[in-house]
Parts: sequence; C-alpha cells; structure tokens
Amino acid sequence: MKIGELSRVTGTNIETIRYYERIGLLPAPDRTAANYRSYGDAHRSRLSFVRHSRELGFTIEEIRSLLDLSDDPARDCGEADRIATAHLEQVEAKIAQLGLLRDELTRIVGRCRGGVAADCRVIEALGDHSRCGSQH
Amino acid sequence: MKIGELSRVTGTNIETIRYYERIGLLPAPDRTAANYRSYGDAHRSRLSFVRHSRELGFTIEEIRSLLDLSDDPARDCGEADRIATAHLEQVEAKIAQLGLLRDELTRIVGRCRGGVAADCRVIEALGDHSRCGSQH
DNA sequence: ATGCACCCTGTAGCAACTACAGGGTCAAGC
DNA sequence: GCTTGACCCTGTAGTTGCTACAGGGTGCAT
Ligand SMILES: [Zn+2]
Ligand SMILES: [Zn+2]
Ligand SMILES: [Zn+2]
Ligand SMILES: [Zn+2]
Repeated sequence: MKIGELSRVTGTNIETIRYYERIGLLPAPDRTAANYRSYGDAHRSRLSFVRHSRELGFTIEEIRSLLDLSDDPARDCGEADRIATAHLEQVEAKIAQLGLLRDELTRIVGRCRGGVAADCRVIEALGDHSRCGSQH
Repeated sequence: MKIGELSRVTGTNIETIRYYERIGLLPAPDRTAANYRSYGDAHRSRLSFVRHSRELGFTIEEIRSLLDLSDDPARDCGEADRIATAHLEQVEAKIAQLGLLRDELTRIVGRCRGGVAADCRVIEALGDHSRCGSQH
C-alpha cells in the first residue's frame, strides 16, 4: 500500500508518517519503481501502535523503548510495565495540578462584577499570587 | 534594578525576560551607560502579572490581550472575564480528557502479569485501541 | 496532451522557552 | 596595574511533535 492509503487506514497525517520514518520510529519501507513508499501489514500495525500510544500520551522516546521491547519478544516485559506505570503517575500528577489550577481560576473568574478594567478583580488577581490558595 | 535582580525577585529566568521583551510582551527598559537593562517597579509588576498568568496556564497571546486591557483602565473588563472563563473551560476539558486517559492506562497497566515481551498484555493493549473503553 | 490526484525531498514554522558562543563591563583583591 | 569573577550583551540554535509549504516528478483518465 502507498502512503496515502496507510494514512487513511491508520488515521495518520502523511507528513507525520514521513516524520516518524525520518526520526527512525518506523523502518524505511521498500520503494516502487517510481520511488513511492510501499508499505505492508507490519508497517501498518507498527504505526497503529505508535499512534495509539501517542493518543495515550506517551512520548516518542517512551514509544521507542516500547517498540524496542516488542521487537525482541524474548525480553522480560518489566520495562514496559515500568514505562506505563511511570506515565500513569505523570498523568495523575498532571490531573492533580490542573485541579488546583481549576480551583484558582474558578475563584478568580467568580470575582468579576463588571465595570472598567482599572477595577477588575480578575486583572487584579492575575497580578497577585499572594491571594491564591495554593501553589498551582 | 538590573536584569539579574529582576530575575531573582520575580523567579523568572533571565533568558525568559529577554525573550518576553523580544516578542513585545514587556516594554524595552532604559539602558545604563554600559548598555545594561535597567528596570523599575512597573516592569517588575508587569512581569509578575505575566509569570502568574503563565503559571495559571494562559497562553502568551491571551496574556497580551489581558495586558492590553489593563493598560487601558477605562475599558470594559468584560473581555478579561471572557478570556479567563474560556481558559477555565479549557482546563476543565483537559482534566476530563486526562481522566479518560488515566482510566485506560490504569486498565492497561493492571494487566501485566510479568513474563516475556511476546506475551505482555501491556504491549498488546497499546497496539489495539478496540479494547479501550473510551475515545481518549 | 492535459488535467488531476498522488507522490517525492527539503526546509521552515508553531509555542514557549532554554542554552550556548563569543564577546563587553565592573568592582574587589593582590 | 592587573587579574579574577560575577555579571551583562547580542544572536543563533535547540527542544517536542508535528504541520505546511515550495518546487518538483509520476500515473492514469479523458
Ligand atoms: Zn472584571
Ligand atoms: Zn497564584
Ligand atoms: Zn507485561
Ligand atoms: Zn485506545
């Protein structure tokens, strides 16, 4: 299959597929006589793995490690578990941090009573962290 | 005050201060005879506003609008309220999205029972979105 | 033969910084 | 008077993960 079809079946931008090849995340495929990239099923599933992992928030480097691991089926899978667990912890930390942010923003937004900018409590609150209730 | 002191009192990297000046977020300060930047209290409070807003997750462009607003104290503050409210909604949307991610990751991580990569449920789950319970 | 969809390479742009390289300035201490 | 060290300057390039061209080639139908 050519790059356009791979793009359609995996829902991946063509430029992104070429980008992944350039950074060595996907192997360079064979070429047709016209120098077009020609992909097989192994490429398709590898790209699906990459896209799905990206949707789950893994970085390219984490995905690289995960792919290395799955390329070597005899290896112990402990590292995969560690990468995924560490990522989960990061997501949880991010959620907690955004929760604090949301609380501060809710407090700040609720203070606007309309009027001119000079008297606006929103603008005032943005300039002054000392009134915040947390370390967002 | 010179840039190093401004950096210390606001907790901002020196390079970041120069960056803000370059993109027009902070006005260019006076210079000493040695061509050193010389800041006053207005610069300090403007930079604090910028940093605090960044910590709350506002983009540079949003901050630019908020600064424009507070530079013109007679203007109606409705726009500040709109920017802050829109930002709060984005934060809430992000929290919801990360919550879905966390749920999928928890499910995936919990499936690893150790062993070799070929049999790893984590690696399998990363390649296959069809077993996910949501549209993360 | 000409239009159109598709493909190629290579480079530059996005956000919001951060990190140099390669220089200049200034006060203290010997 | 000279060095040492802390500080400052400009300008450019790197980071992450793409995305968007520009400027060309290919393949097939009308
Ligand atoms: Zn207001
Ligand atoms: Zn605050
Ligand atoms: Zn496992
Ligand atoms: Zn999924």
